[in-house]
Amino acid sequence: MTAALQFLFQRLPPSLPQTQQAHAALLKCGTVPFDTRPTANLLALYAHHIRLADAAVLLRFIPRPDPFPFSALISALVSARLFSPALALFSSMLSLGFPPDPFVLPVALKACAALPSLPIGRQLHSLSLVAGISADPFINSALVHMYLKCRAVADAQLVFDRMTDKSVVTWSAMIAGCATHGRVGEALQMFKQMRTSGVQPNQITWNGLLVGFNRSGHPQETVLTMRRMHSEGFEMDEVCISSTLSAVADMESVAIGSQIHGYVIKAGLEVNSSVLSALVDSYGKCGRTEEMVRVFDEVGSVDVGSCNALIAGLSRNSRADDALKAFKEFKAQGIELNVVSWTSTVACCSQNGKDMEALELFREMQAAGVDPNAVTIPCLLPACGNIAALMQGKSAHCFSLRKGILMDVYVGSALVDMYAKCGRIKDARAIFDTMKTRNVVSWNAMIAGYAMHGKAKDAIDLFLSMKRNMQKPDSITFISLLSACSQAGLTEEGERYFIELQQEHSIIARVEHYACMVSLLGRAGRLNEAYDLIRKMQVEPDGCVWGALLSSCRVHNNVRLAEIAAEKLFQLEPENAGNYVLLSNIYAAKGMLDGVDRMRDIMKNMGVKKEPGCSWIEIKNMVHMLLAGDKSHPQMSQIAEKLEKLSVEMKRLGYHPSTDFVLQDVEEQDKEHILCGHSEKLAVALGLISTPSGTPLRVIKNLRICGDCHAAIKFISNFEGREIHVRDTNRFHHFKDGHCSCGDYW
DNA sequence: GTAGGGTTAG
Repeated sequence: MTAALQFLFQRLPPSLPQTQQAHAALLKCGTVPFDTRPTANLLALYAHHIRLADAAVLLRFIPRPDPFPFSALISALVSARLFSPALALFSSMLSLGFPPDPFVLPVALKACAALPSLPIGRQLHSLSLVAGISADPFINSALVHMYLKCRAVADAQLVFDRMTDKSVVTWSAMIAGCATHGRVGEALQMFKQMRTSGVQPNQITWNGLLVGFNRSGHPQETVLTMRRMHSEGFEMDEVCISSTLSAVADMESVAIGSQIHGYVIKAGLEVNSSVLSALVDSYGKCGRTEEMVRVFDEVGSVDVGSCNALIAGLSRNSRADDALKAFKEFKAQGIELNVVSWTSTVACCSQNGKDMEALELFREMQAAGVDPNAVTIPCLLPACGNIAALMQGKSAHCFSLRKGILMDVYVGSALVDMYAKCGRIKDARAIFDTMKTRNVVSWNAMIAGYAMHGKAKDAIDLFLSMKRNMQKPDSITFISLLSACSQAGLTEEGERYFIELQQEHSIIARVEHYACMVSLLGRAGRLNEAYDLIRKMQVEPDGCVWGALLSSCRVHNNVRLAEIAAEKLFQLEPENAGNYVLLSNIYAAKGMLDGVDRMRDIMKNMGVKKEPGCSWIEIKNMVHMLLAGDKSHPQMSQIAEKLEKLSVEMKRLGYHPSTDFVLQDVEEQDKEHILCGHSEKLAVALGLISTPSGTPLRVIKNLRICGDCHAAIKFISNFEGREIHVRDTNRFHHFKDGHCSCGDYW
C-alpha cells in the first residue's frame, strides 16, 4: 500500500490542492507519520509550495534518521530565496548528528553565495574536507561559484585548479566569475582552454561571459561577445539580449541599440520583462526619450522593471514632472511598485529641486510597507542637505544604522555631505572617520564640507591625507580645494593647486576651476590678472566666472572692469536680478549720481521684466546712501523726486515699498515670516539660518525675500543680538553684528 | 534530491 502510494506520489503534478489530497490519503492509511519516505516526499512537496509551516510540522514526525527530508526542505528554502533560514536548518541538521552529504552541501553553498557570506562558505568548505567528500564535482563547482560570489577569486581559482573532472558547469562558473571581476583577458583565455580540453560551451557559458563583461563595466567586450556568439550559431536568448542592451545603454550607442531592437522584434522577445526593461533603459540613457516612451507604450506591459526604467529614463532626460506623473499612474493602476520604483522617484525629486517631495515620498514609501535599502538612502540624503532638513537626515542616519548599511560607501559619503550642508561639520567628520572604505566621492564630500564652512586649513590637511592614502583626487576635489583657498584668502596655495591639478594630475581645468581662480585673484585685489585669466581660458567663460569678477570688483570698487563683467553677465543671465544689484552698488559706492539712470537704461535694454523690484529697492538704497553722505547735494530734490516715482511704480507692481519698513514689521507680526518680495532661491538660503556652534538649525519657514536678503540677514543678526550662520548655495556665511566673516559684500 | 547566465534605482 505504501509503495503504491509513493509511486503515485512521485508522479503528482506540483499543485497544492493535490498535495493536500495526498496528505489526507496518507493520513487515512496511517502512513504519516510512521513511514519515513512518503512523509519526506510529502514534506518536499509542501516545501515546493513554500508551505514551510506544514513542511516543518512533518519534519518533526520523521521517525527514522534520514537526511533526505532536511535536504528537501533546505533546497526549497533556497529556491524561495530564504537563504539565512536555509543555513540555519542546515546547521540544526548537523547538530542532530546528520553528516553533510554531497547532495545538501552544494545547496548550502548556493545559499552562502547568494547572501553572500564568505565565513560560512569557508566553514562549509572545511566541513567537506572533514567529511571526506571534497572530491565531489558538484561540491567543487558550488565552491567555485560561492568563492566567486564572495569576491574571493584566488580561493575559487585554487579549488578550480585542483579539480580533475571539470564539467561545463564548472567552467561556466569560473569563466562568468572572471568576467564579473573584470578579468577580461583571463575569461577569454579560459573560454579557449575549455574548448581545447574537449568541453563544448552549451548557451549558458556564453551568457555567463557576456553578463560578466557587462557587470564589470566592459560594454565593448559585451557587444563583441554577443557578435561572436551569434556568428557561431548560438541563439541569442533573452538573457543575452538584456545584458547586451544594458551594455549598449552604457555606451550610449543608438546605432547598435536599434539593430538589437530589430532582432528583438523579429525574435518576439519584447514581451520578455528583462528585455523590455533593458530596451527602455537603453533608449533612455541614449537620450531618445520619444523612442523610449513609444517602445514602452507599444508593448503595453505592466511589468514593474520596465516601469522603473521608464521613470528613470524620464527623470534623467529632464522630464521630472513626467516621471512623477508616470509613477503616480503606475500606482493608480495597481502595479506592485518595488523598492527600485520608489527609490528612482525619490532620486528624481532630490535631483530636480523637489526636495520636500522627496522627503514626502520616502515617508509614503515606508507607509506602503516598502523597505528602503542601501541605494534609497543616498538618493534621499541630498534632499535633506539641500533644505537643511536635519531631523529627517538624522532619522535616515538611524535607519542606516538599524539596517546595517552604514558601512556602505555611498551611504557614508551621502551622510557626510548631508551633515556638512546642515551646518554639522563635526558630525560629518565623525561619519567620515568611521567609514571603512572610502572612494573619491567620500573624500570630496568631506573636503567640500570644510570648504563650505570656510575651514580652508582643514580642507588642505584632508587633501594631503587623501594623497597619503593613495586616493587619486579628481576634478571635483580641486573645485572644493580652490574654493576653500579663495574664501580664506590663501592666494599662493590656490595658485599652486591650480597648477598642480593640470600638471601633476592631467586634469583639464573646467569653468568651475577658473571661477574659483578669478575669485581668488579678485579677492586679493589682483583684478587685472583675474581678467587676463578669463581672456586666456580654453573654455567659454560662464556666468559664474564673470560673476566672480563682478563680485571682486564690488569689493575693490573697480567700475571699469565691473562694467565689462556686467555686460557679459547680463547677456548670459538677463533675469538674474542679483547681477544688476551688484553693479548698482558699485555705482553707489563710487558716488556716481547718474548710477540710477544707467541702471534703468541697462535694464530697459535688456528687457528685464522679472523681479525688477529687487534692483529698484537696491537703487533706492543707493540713493539713500548718497543722500546720507551729502545732504546739501544740489541734486537732492531731483533724487527725491525719482525716489517718489520709483515707490509708486513698485507699489503698482506689487512690491513692498521699503525693506526697512518690512523689517520693522517683523517684530510685531511674526519673526518666522518675513515678506518682502519674490525669490525662492533666497528663501531657501534664509531658511537655513543656524547658530554658530552647531546647535539645532532654526528654519525660518515661508520666508520670501527679494534683493534685500542681505539687509534682512543683517537685520536678523542685529535684532536678535547673536551670531548666525547662513548657507548660500554652497557656502556658509557667519554673521556677527551685521557683518559677514567672509569679507564678501552682503 | 545536488553545481553555471537575466533588466531597472546611487
